[in-house]
Formats: sequence, C-alpha cells, structure tokens
Amino acid sequence: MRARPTLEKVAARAGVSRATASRVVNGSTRVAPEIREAVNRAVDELGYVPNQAARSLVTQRADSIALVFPEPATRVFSEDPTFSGIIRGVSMEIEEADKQLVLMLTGLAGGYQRVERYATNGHVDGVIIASMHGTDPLPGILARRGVPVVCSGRPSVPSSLPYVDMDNVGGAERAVRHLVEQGRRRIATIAGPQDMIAGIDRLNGYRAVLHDSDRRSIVAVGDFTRESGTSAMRQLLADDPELDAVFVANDLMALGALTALRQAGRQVPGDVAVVGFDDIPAASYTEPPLTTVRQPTVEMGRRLARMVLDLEEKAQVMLPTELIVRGSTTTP
Amino acid sequence: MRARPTLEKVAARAGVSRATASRVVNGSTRVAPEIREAVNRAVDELGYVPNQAARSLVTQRADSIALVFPEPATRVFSEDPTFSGIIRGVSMEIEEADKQLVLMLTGLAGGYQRVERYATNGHVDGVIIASMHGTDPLPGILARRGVPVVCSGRPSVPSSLPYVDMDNVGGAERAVRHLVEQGRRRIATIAGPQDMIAGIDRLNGYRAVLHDSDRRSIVAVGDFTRESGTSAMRQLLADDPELDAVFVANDLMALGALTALRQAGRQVPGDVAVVGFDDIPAASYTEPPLTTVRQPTVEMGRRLARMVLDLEEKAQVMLPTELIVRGSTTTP
DNA sequence: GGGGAGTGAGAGAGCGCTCTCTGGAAGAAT
DNA sequence: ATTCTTCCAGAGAGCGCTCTCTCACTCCCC
Repeated sequence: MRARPTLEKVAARAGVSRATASRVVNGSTRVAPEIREAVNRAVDELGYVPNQAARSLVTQRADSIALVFPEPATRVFSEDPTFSGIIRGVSMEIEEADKQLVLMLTGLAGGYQRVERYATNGHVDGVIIASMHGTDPLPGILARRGVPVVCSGRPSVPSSLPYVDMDNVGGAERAVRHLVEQGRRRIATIAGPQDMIAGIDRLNGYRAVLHDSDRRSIVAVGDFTRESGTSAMRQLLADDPELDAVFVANDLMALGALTALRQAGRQVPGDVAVVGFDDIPAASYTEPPLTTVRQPTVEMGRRLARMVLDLEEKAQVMLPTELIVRGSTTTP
Repeated sequence: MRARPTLEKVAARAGVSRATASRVVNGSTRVAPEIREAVNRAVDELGYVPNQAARSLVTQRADSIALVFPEPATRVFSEDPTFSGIIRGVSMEIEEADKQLVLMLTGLAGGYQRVERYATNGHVDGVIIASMHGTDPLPGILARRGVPVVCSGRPSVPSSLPYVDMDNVGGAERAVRHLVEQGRRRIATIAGPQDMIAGIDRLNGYRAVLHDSDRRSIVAVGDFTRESGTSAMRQLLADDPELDAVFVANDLMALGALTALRQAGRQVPGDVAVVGFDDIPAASYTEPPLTTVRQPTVEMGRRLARMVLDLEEKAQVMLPTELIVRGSTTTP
C-alpha cells in the first residue's frame, strides 16, 4: 500500500503553495478559478484526503461528536427501539454534516470518568447524552468543563442545559383521555420507575386527566420490564377486580400486562382496555394489537445532533407524541 | 474554562524535559523512579490528558476503530438484537483497550465511499464490518487499501479475509434433528433470503438432516421479516396440509408463522411444532414459548474487536450456537 | 500618471506530541 | 587512573495541516 499523499504533494503537483492548496480543499472563495481547477485535479489524481489528526491539531476541532449511553449497556439495546431510533437520527445528521459518531456505552460508574476524560480532551466537538435518568451528573460536569452538551430527556432537576424531550405528559393525557372517551370508568395505571423522568411524567399525565374527569386513580409501579408489567397487572387486579382499563407507562410492561390479563381470564378490550407507550414493533402484533403512544425517536436524534452541531439553536425542546389507536381499546 | 494543559506544562512543573514527561506518560521503563514520580504528580495536579490529535499525527495511529453497518440503517436496529449484541461486545473490548468506537451506519450506496475515504485515511486503526450480505465489496476494498478488516459473518465468496461467523449450519441441524427426535414426520422450513449467508446456511443445515433422516423437504422462502413468516407459513400449509413441524430460519419469521398457524386453527406444538432461530427476547413470551437457536452475539462482538485490535490472531472463526428448547416443540 | 484600495498567492509559524539522536554522569573493566 | 560501557535525560526535528501576515499585482479614481 502506498503512502497517503499530503497537501504538500498536491500543492507541488498543482504548482501552487501548500497554503493555496489548503484554501481550495477547504472551499475558500478567494482563489482564482484556474488555480482552483488545477488543485482539484491534483487532488483527484493523487486521491488526496486530508489528515484529520493534523487538521484537528491546528483547528482545535475534532469533527466528531460523542453519543453517550450512561445506562448499563444491557438495558440500552433491549427490545426497546427508543435508543435505536435516537442512534439512527443522530447518525443521519452527523453523516450529513460529514462528522463522525463516537459511540460510548458506559454502564459502570468508572465509565463516567472515561467519558469525562475523553470529552474534555478536545477529542470531540460535543456530547449527546442519551440518559433517561434525570439526575445524571455527567451533563453538568461536561458543561462546566466547556464541552457542548445536549441531553435526551429533560433533567429532573431544573437546569439551563439544552435538551430534547418527548411530550410524555401530553401523550399520557391523550391516552387516558382516550380511555375516558371510550366510556371506561375505572382506569388504572402501571407506572414506570419514579426516578426516570419518563416514568414520572407519564404518571403525572395519567393523574391530571383522572383528576379532571373525577375518577380515582389506581396505581401500580413497574420498572419498564415485561415481567414487572405482568406482576403489576396482577396486583392491580387484586386491588380492584372491577377495573375496566389500564394505562401502562411503556409497551414492554403492557405486553406483560396483556399476559396477566389473559391468565386472569379477562378479555381485551371487552373487559379491560389497555394502552401502552412507545409503539415498539411488537405492539402491532399482540392479540389484540396494542393502542399506544408513538414517540418521534428518530426526530429526537436528529434534533439532538443538530443542536450539538450548532445547526440549530441549543434550547429546551419538547417533541410531540401521537396516540396510535388499535384493537386493545376499541372493537372494530 | 481553562485551557487544557500540554505536555510542556507538565514537564515544566515536574522540572524535566518534555521528552521525559512523554516517556513517563507512555509508561517507558527507562526513567528513574523519583522522576517518574514527579511527572506523575504534575500530571495529576494539572489534570493533564494527552491530546489525541497530536499523538495520532506523529504515531500514525488513530486509537479508534470503526464499526460499519452497511445494511440500511432501518433494518439494523429493528427487533433483531443480533446487532445490539455485536455492538455491546465490540464496545466492551474497545473500552477495555482504551480505544474509541466510531459507529457508521451506511445504508445507501454513497455511504460506501464515505467509509472508504474515512477508513483509508488513517482515521481508524481497523474496521469491523457487520455485514450480513456475503457479497459486500467493502471488506475487500479496504483490505486491499491496507486497512485491517474483520467481518461478522462468512463472506459468500471464499476469501482469505478474517471473519467471525456463527455456526448456522450446526444450529439448523440441531434444530431439525430435535424435531426428528420428537417424532415429527413432515418437517417444513421457512428459509431466509438466499443472498445472505445466514439464510443459505440455515437452509443447508435443514436439508442435510432431512436428507439423512429420509424425509422430504418442504421449503418456503421469506425475507426475515415477521410478515414474510406469516405468508410463507400460509403457503406451506397450502402446499402440504399434513405437515407437522416447521423450522423457521429466524425468530421474527417464526412469530409470523405462529400467527398464521393460529389463524389456520393449528395447535402448537400439538399439530405443528415450531423452531425458530436467534433467540430474540420475544421468543420466550410467545404462546407457547418458542424453541429456538441461540447465537453468541456479544461473544461475536468481542472476538471481532479482539481480532481487529490484534489482541488475537486474525482468523476465520466459527462460534457455536445452542438449541433452546421451549414449549413450541414439546409439551411439558 | 501616481497613490491608495482591493485582491489573490506565498512564506512561515506553530498546533502538541513522539522519537531518534546526542550528551553527560555513573559504574565497570582494564 | 583511564577507558569503555551502560543508562537516563534533554535537544530538536518533524508529523500534516491551518491561518495570519506579508507581498505582489491589478484596478480605479483624482
């Protein structure tokens, strides 16, 4: 394999100085057309590609951004496509901007320092933190160190850091209101973990609508896993055998709840209507198909990337969610 | 934010030359203990972290490796956790080696050139290609350009490139043999796409066992999606209403097949036994739970990473698969 | 026609680091 | 005591690039 050509070589071949070659490569307009032409030809002929390390060294930019998943890696890539959607969205924008995506899965405590070291090190122009725990200290640390940071999901402690969040409250409200409109009287919920903003917000949305419609709330708490959905549903049925609807804070738990309901001999939606949250692929294949709230995960990734790349203003953004009505709440 | 300290600063503080500081930072043994001590103290006090760009520039190493998914990104992160497992495995090893993971999702044709440019550019010490299409030209191109490449999945055209593959043939054989042992007489298969090595190998495994056991093969072909599993199953039932078992080349299609069987009024495993392949999370939650073949995806990621990092010899490796027997083939 | 204004190209410094080469001190051998 | 060897620290070049500064040249206006 032959050595990679340098700018010097390109300049020599085009009969110009290195500085001029650099100008052409970087798209400066202040170069005479015929010279630009000559340089471009030399670039093509030699197959020149700029050395990123050299460029970074002088520009102090890295042309890459880090996407950090502080969750234990095992959880990150489960059946939940939320993270996949974010990765895809981020990846699209990053690619468009001709930058690189550095993926960091940092489940353990030690991983924090690794990310911190790496990010404060000029390796990276910005960091996207796909944390679901609002209390994560990492965003604050990095921000204080001067690294551009954008979070997915609103931090639970108010801060001025930019983030992109889903409208969890609104989605939950729409879901529960849908159950109310279907004439359901006793609407229970299986809430998510209350140390995650998504878990908190979705429960708040549920409570808000029930309060308005003068129904009492029936709450069980799960941890977003399928198993916890099953046991939470059993507990709800024990608490209130008369319940006729349940809003489940994510689809995975809703799948578990469906199992528990089947085992308890309840018909869905005849006896009990079920609404989930997330719209995972499996939701369309349950029996009956699951009514759920869709999240714009890819869009979320795109916005995160655009913010961290400074293609749009860093702000605190809320993305709308959408209720997808299927068979688990209505009979055709 | 204060400027990052340079080696120069560290050296000054420790009262040594930059060269000596560099030696200490890079763990050279030929430094007097007290000096090493002094430098380390200065590093700690200043919070020094080496500038990777500067280091790369002189060492010609990038300390990062690329993980490329040439599939359309949409497919990559679907319900199929194979890719997630690979990412996690790769990530673990990369982290351990203190290198970076650059993720490239290059669905479109143009993406190839981007990867090629990026990888032949010294940005990256090696490339892991998570392709499932054995005919992918990218590995060959990169290898020819002198970039270390390791593939996940055996290329369909024989080559000398290193790869890590799953024992698809063996897994399929074990699955079908299991059906034979259960006394099934008419064993059909829903094969995967025949332009993917996994699809081909799993069909070959099926054929081999049927041939040995003197049964005739009944084949329908799907494309690894759930929908294709449903329609393939319908077709099989039309072709041979008497079939009493089906080996499905992946779990997603098996889920679809289960739906078709239910709609056709067949009991599983009473009338028809079903085996899948992959062991996706959903497989344990179907009714009945799905017998399937588990793949060591995380291990695959680890091996891929270790090879590309030269922690183990680059070779053509086959990882064992494991039959997980559940309710879709046996009654308790 | 002369002097500024404007424009485009080159010279050269320097980003932060590694690594070879050199030099000096200390210990071993003669 | 002198030379040789060993060992460790420093000097300095240079990785490939960007960017400022300088300079040469053209153009235009008085």
